[in-house]
Amino acid sequence: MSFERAQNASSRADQTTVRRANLGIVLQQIATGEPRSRARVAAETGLTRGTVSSLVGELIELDLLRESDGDSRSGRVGRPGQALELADRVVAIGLEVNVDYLAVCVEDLTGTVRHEQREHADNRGSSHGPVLERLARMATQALAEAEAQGLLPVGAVVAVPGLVEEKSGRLLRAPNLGWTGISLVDELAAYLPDLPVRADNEASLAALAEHWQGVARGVDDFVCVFGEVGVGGGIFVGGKLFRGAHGYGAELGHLPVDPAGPPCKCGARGCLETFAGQEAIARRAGLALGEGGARNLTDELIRRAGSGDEAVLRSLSEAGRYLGIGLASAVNLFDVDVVVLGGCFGPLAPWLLSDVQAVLDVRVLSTTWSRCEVRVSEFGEGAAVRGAAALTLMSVLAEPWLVAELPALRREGVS
Amino acid sequence: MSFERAQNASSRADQTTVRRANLGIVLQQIATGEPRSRARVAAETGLTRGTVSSLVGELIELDLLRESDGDSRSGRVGRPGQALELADRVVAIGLEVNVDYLAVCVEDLTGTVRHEQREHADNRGSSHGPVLERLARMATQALAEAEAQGLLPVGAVVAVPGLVEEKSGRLLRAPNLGWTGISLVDELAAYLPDLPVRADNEASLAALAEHWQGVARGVDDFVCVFGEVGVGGGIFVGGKLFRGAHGYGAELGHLPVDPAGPPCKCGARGCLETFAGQEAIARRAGLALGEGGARNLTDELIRRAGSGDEAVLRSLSEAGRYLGIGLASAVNLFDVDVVVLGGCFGPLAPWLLSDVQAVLDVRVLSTTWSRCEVRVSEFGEGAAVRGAAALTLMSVLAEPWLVAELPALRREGVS
DNA sequence: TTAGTTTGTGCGATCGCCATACAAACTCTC
DNA sequence: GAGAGTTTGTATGGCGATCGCACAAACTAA
Repeated sequence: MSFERAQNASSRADQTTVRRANLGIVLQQIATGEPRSRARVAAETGLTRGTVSSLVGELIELDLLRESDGDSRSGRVGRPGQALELADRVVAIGLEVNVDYLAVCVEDLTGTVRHEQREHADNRGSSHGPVLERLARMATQALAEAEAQGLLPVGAVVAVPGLVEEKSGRLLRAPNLGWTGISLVDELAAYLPDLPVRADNEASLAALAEHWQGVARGVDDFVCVFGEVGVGGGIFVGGKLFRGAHGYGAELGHLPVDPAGPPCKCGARGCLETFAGQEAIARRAGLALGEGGARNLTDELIRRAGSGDEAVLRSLSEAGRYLGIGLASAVNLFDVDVVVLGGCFGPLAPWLLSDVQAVLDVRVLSTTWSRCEVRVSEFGEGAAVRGAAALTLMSVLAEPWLVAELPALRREGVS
Repeated sequence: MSFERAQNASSRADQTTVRRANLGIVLQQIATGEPRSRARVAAETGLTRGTVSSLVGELIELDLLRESDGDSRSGRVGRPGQALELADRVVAIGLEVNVDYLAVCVEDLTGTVRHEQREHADNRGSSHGPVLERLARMATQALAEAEAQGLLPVGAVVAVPGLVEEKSGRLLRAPNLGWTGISLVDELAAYLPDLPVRADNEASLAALAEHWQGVARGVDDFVCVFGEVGVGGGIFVGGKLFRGAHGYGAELGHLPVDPAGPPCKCGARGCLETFAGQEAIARRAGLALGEGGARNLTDELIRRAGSGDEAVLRSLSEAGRYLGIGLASAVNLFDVDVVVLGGCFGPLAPWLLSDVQAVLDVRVLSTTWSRCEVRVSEFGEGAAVRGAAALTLMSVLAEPWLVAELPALRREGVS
C-alpha cells in the first residue's frame, strides 16, 4: 500500500510536504557519488547546515543513512566533516515470474545483492495458483534469511512478462504464461504479511535495473529492448521510467516495422516481434522450435552463429536491421540518445550490433549533431529481478518518509 | 526569462514553495469547470477555508481571479458563497512564423481571443531578419491595442516549423523556411522590451491548443499529427506536453512506416512524411507542385478529391493507411487513446479518416479493451498561434507567482 | 421571529526553514 | 609548540505558512 508515487495529481502542499521533499533531496544527494559531509550537502542543495543536520538526523533514525566509520582525514584545512553514506540495513525484495524460471533477490540501498535465488520451472501454461505459491515460498525464505541478518525489508515488487494495471496490481494478460486477469499483487501479498507488494512489467523493470546498476547508470534518457520469447521494451525519460498514459506503454514488440511483413499473433502484420523475437529469429533461420525453453534456444542460436551457420547469421542480421527500424521510431519520438540491448539480445549482440547501429545512424534525426549510442546489457536473465528490487529502492531514495509509515512489524527490532 | 517550468530538477523546498504550490492548485481548481466559492475550493483541495481565503486574496491582487458580480442565489441553505472566476485582464501573446504567413493573437486567461491578425507572406527562403521584424511589428501593434484596453500582457511565445532548443530559444533548423541556427528568442525579445519571450515547435503548440480549447479539451493523453508541407507531431501525456529528452521529441514525420519506401530528404527511406505530407500526397497523385503555397495545394487536393479524381483519392487513402501505421507506433509507445488529425489533415479528413481508423483498429494493442479514437481538429491553420498563447496561459495557471515577478512595467498601471 | 446552516475572516498554535552565534576539530605559520 | 585561521556541526530566535477553532455575517426553513 505504501510506495505510491506522490505528487502526480498535485495535491495541496504543507509544511510536511517541505520536510518530505527535503528528506528526499538530501538522501538522493548523498546516494550519488562519494560520501559527503553535512556541510557539503548543504552547499550542494542550498539548504542550511542546520537544516541538513536535522534532516540527516531523521534519515539516520530511519536506517537510511549512517556516518562512515573510516577516518576522514581530508588534508584540507578546517574541521573535517563526518562523511555520510547510505546504510545497508534497508533492503528490498525483487521477485520474478517468467516462462521458464522463478527468481527472487534481496538488495540493499547501496545496490549490493544480499541474497539471490533462481529456480527452473516450466510455467508456460501452468495454473497461476501453485506458481505464485512457490514464488511466495521463495520470498518467505529470503525474508527469513534477511531478518536473521538484521536487515529491514521495506517492500517487494514482482516482475511479470505481461501487462500490469499499475494501481490495482492486477495482471491483465501475460500471453507467454497464458495468464489473464490475475490479482497478482493481492495473491502474493496474502503470503507476505506486512510487506508492501507491487507488480510491474518485466521489461520496464529490466530497464530500471540498467539505470540503477547496469550499462545505463547515470543516463537519464534511454530506450531498452529486451529479446525474450517476444520483444519487450522499457523507456527512461528524464530519469524516470516512462509508463505511458495507463501504464501499458513502451511496447516496442508490436511496433510496425514492415507493413507487408508476416502476420503477428497480435492481429497485425510486420510487428517488430515477428522479425526480432527469439523465436522469430530461430524460425526465420529454419530452426525447429524445440521443447528446451528459452535459454536453450538462445544458446543454440549463439552456437550456430559462432560456427558460421549462414541461415542463422542472415536471420540475425535481418533482426538487427528491423530492431534498428523499430528503435529508430522510439528514439525519434522520445528523443533519447542511448539504446540498450538486453535479454537474449545481450549474448546475441555480436551478430546484431552493427546492423542495429547502421540503421540508427541513418534513421535517427538527431544523428546530425550527436550519434545515438547502442549499449549492450551486462545482466544475463537477471535484469528484471534486479529491477524489481531497484524499484522499491529508488522509491525509498525519492520518498524516504514512506519507510517511517511501514507496518509496525518492520520497526520492532529498532525502537 | 520568467516562465521556466520549475521543479524539474527537484530543488530544495521552502515555505515559499508551499505557498507557490498552493497558489497554483487553487487557481487551477477555479479554472476548471464552473465558478466556485472559497469554501468549495477549500473542500475540494483539502486546504482550510482560511488558507484558501488568503491564497485567493493574493490571486485577486495579481489580477488572476475576480469575484463574479452575478447574483449567487444558489437556493441552498446557509450563507451563499462569493463565486470566484478567472479574471480576463491577464493576456498572452501568441506569434507564428510559417512558410506562407505570419500570425499573432492575444488571448486572455479565460480562453477568449481578444485580438487576432494574420498576414500572408512568402517566407520560404526569405532571410530571417526582415521576417522577424515584420512579425515584431505585428506583435507591437497587438501589444499597444491590448494595453489600450487595459489588458496586462504577461508573455509571448512564437511558434515555428522547426526544432527549437528549449532553454536558449535558438531555432536549430527549420527546413521549410530554410533557416538554421537563429537566435529566435533573443532577436524577437529585442523588439519586445519587458515581455518574456519563448519559442517552440508549431506542432507541439498546436497540440497544446487542442488540449486548451480544441477537440482534445479535457483529454490528458493524446497524440496529434499535423499535415503541413511535411508532417509534424505533438504529444500530450499526463496532461503535459511531451517534449522528449532534449525537447526535440514527438517527430512523427520521420517515423519509418515502410522500410522499402521512397527516399526522404532526411536521408532515410519510407518516412511517414514521404507518404502523408501535403506535398507527398500531391506528388503521389501526380499533381504538379505549383507555386501557390501550402493553402492552395490543400484546396486543390480537396477540390479534386471532391470531384472524384481517382489518383488523388488513391493517394489520400494510402496516406491514411500510412498515417495509421505511424500513429500506431506512437499510440502503442505512449499508450494514449485519442488521436487528433490537424493541419491539412483536418479539411482532408473525410478522405483519410476511415483508413486511419481501420489501421489503428488492427495495430493498436489496447484496442482489445478500448478503441483508439480519432478526432479531427476544428482549428484551421490557427492552431499553432492559439497554442503559442496557450503555453503562456497554462504556465500562469500552473505557476501564478511568476506573474508577480514580471518586469516593473507590467505592474505600473495597477499599484 | 427564531433556529439551523453555510461562508468568510481573525487569532493563536505548530511546524519547518533561515540566519546567527558558538564550540569543536583540524591545518598552517611562526 | 602555540596561536591564527578555517571549516564543521549544533543550538537558538525569528519568520512564514498552514491548521484548528471561534465568531460574525448571510441566507433558508419553519
